[in-house]
Amino acid sequence: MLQVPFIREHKADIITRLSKRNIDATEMIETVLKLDEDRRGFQTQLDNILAESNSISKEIGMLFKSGKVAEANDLKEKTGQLKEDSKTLSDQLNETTEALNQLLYKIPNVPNAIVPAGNTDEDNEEVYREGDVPVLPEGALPHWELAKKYDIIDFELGNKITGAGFPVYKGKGARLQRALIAYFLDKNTQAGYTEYQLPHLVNEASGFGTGQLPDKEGQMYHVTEDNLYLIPTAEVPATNIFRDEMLNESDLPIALTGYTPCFRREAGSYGAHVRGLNRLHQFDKVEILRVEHPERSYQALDEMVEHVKGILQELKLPYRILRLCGGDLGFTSALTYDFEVFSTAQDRWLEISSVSNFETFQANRLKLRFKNAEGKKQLCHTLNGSSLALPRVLAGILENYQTEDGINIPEALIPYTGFDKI
RNA sequence: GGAGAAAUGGCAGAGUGGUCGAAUGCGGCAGUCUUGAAAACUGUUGAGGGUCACACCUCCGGGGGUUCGAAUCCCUCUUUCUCCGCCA
Repeated sequence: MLQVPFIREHKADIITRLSKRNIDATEMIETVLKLDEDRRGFQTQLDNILAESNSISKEIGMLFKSGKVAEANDLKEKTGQLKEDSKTLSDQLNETTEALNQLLYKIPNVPNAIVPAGNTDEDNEEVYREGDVPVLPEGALPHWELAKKYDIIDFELGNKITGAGFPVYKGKGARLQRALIAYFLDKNTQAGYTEYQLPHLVNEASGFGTGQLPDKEGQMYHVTEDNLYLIPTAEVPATNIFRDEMLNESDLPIALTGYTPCFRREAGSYGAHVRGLNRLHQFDKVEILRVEHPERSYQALDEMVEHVKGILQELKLPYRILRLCGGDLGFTSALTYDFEVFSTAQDRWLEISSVSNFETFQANRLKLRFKNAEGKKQLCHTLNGSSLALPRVLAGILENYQTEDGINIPEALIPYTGFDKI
């Protein structure tokens, strides 16, 4: 969420930049400022009343001590009205604060100046493209056909055990999954990211900390018995490591990586777009996350983009990088780069990574701060990205590396798979 | 799952109704001493709101209550520890 003082000082600029998301925030911003003013007014009044009753209480204590019981009892009478007033005011204060917060939760992050205007993914700006699209043999198959042909992923079995969107990986398919996870984690730790193993279920406070709650509750599987949620991405447990933390400037930057399965309910879409591995309820992902000094965060974003590029180049997959337009930008992000790998057999691009700078948007909600050189408290910047999401990378490998007599394994992965062909 | 104990500042740990935002120790920071460092000594050191700055308000695991007044009493939730049971 945005910080109120920031809104107060940059009102016009914020409205202009939010318009890139195709929203007119004028009214929301004005209401925020009004509610904040009310809030402070109630707070001041309440403080004054509390100050008065505190001093009366002290006086009563003194009178009792010196044996002046009658005078003390007289004073007690006076507190009745104060109590009533403070009750009324604290109710008003709570209501106003609540209304203010509810509104703040609804305002998305302010896009960075270089975010292109636009409504849909059509308007995203391609900033980079690399890798040759292979010329596939006659009769090249989409990955779900390949999965069946070589018996490495069984979608029907997943249906039987759980339901649609929970594939079962078998034999070399399972091994390839494991190889990819190990390979990604190795690449990340070599680049300085500390490896973490994180919980796959999180509590309400964590869901709230990263913004899945209260609004996007439906995206997560909810274990009602214990009021826990299955994570939709490692971002949730990883970012919540830092909830309510006060770091030292020397702790920054922090870089970590973790592999987790991800669980998404995402109802809605049907057909070719959700076919095979394209969209699942459970999938594997290796995530990278950074906590940065505000002055360094965009440099960090570039480093993360370069890092993901390096992995895709080593896997020799054709990919492109998009700078997301305002309309496609995630709620919490100020600037996002999406990586897409080309699915030759499907003749379409598949998103495999999304790298974002959230600036202080998450940190404000999380209360993630550091003490700067002058000893002042300042919000950190947070960033994260996938490196990488497994199913679509797998789809890309299967489709782009298929030959008439089997699927080749990218050279970089062979030490991890122990075989070079499926 | 059953029985019991506990939750206080960066950490350890006092505090059972008023002058307690909280003793003391450790740690941190600044200074004295020293060629420098260590030791010793002196001072300083929680968070949030509010103010030009003060004042002032809130916070002793979370929530609610009793009282003129709560870290302290009551209810409730959560977490941790010990013992028993179960278990990879």
